[in-house]
Amino acid sequence: MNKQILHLDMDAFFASVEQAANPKLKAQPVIVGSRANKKRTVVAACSYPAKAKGVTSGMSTQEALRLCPQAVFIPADCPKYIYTAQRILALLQEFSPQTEMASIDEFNLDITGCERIFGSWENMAYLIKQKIHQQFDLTGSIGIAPNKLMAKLAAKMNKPDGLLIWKKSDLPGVLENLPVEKLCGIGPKITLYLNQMSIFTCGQLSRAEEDLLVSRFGQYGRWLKQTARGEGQEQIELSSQPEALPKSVGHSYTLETNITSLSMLQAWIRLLCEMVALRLRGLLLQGQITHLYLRGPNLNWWSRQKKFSGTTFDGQVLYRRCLLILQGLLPLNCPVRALGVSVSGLTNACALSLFVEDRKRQELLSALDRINGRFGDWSIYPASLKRC
DNA sequence: TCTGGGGTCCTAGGACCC
DNA sequence: TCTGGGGTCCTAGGACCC
Repeated sequence: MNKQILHLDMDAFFASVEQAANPKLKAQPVIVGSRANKKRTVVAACSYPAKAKGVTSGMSTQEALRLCPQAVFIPADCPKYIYTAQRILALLQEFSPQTEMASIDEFNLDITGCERIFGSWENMAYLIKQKIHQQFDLTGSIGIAPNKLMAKLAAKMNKPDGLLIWKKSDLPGVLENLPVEKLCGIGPKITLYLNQMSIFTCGQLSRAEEDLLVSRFGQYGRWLKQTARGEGQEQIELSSQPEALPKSVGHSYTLETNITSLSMLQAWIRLLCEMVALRLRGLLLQGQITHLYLRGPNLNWWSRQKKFSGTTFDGQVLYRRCLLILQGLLPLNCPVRALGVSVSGLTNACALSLFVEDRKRQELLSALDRINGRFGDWSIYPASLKRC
């Protein structure tokens, strides 16, 4: 049986959640910033009145407020958005057990055969939209197509509060004149390369020589051609299944002013190491590969990573590893604008160490986490962090 | 003084082993 | 005496997503 996938893409999700929580913000231009400080921050989401003024996600907040000075600025409250997304997921699971949370504001449902229960896919989609509006005071756009990528495209092409249904036979007509950059997975760089090859539309991409695409883009070239023909993944990765281990856990931070002092840089690295380690312990994970990256005033990144012999979830150990890696990035030939620490090569954290010293350290970390968990993060922290 | 922060996946080149 | 080629691991970095 041919698969049919429903993709739900919530409209201006972060901004809409804020408006639902505070009705005074309804119909107002709302800009949700990635953090509280308006300096060196970008727009995480904005309401449709702000979009109408030219504000887009990813734009610097300063630029957004210049375009739309009357906008209400709200710092992002991620736990609130995650909580709402999980409740939406639970609602969708009542419609189809084959449900996947694709990102914080996107969901995929395998609705193959569901038209027999709901009368039609259209009826099912309207019922979902109605329930979401009733329960959350939110809207979303729905796309229905034979695979996830095409369903997502359909949802995106009819925003906000839209519904678009494509059968397999509709796809060639839809894709023929569609600009390649509209496909999820083709960003600005690839678009530029394709345009240089005189490929502008999905129709042209679908007819391009596969060998040529593979020689230019590697395996990704094959994917490009398949996608342009409307082929894509049908398999839903069930959100009710235990989640796979994340591949990496990290934190990065853009400084309010650039720094040149090595000791200040080390203090910031220490803080990030503690934050990463806290997350690792919260997720019951430990990691072997440490990754340190620095960003200069020209927004260029330098990064170094190293695989160490053992895994860790200890901020102090992580910091020592970062200092070793930092040696490879010295001397700094320009100020540092931002920095990041991440850990990969993750495995589940094992039970208490067999070694007494390690065990004492683990007990100390566990006590720190309990105190911070009870009184708020960073109620207690290493003295070296006072410099940040 | 426009440009955050969380990720994933892929590729290329060098080192090393057999 | 000279030295191929395949496989794997490690690392750096690019591109993309929300």
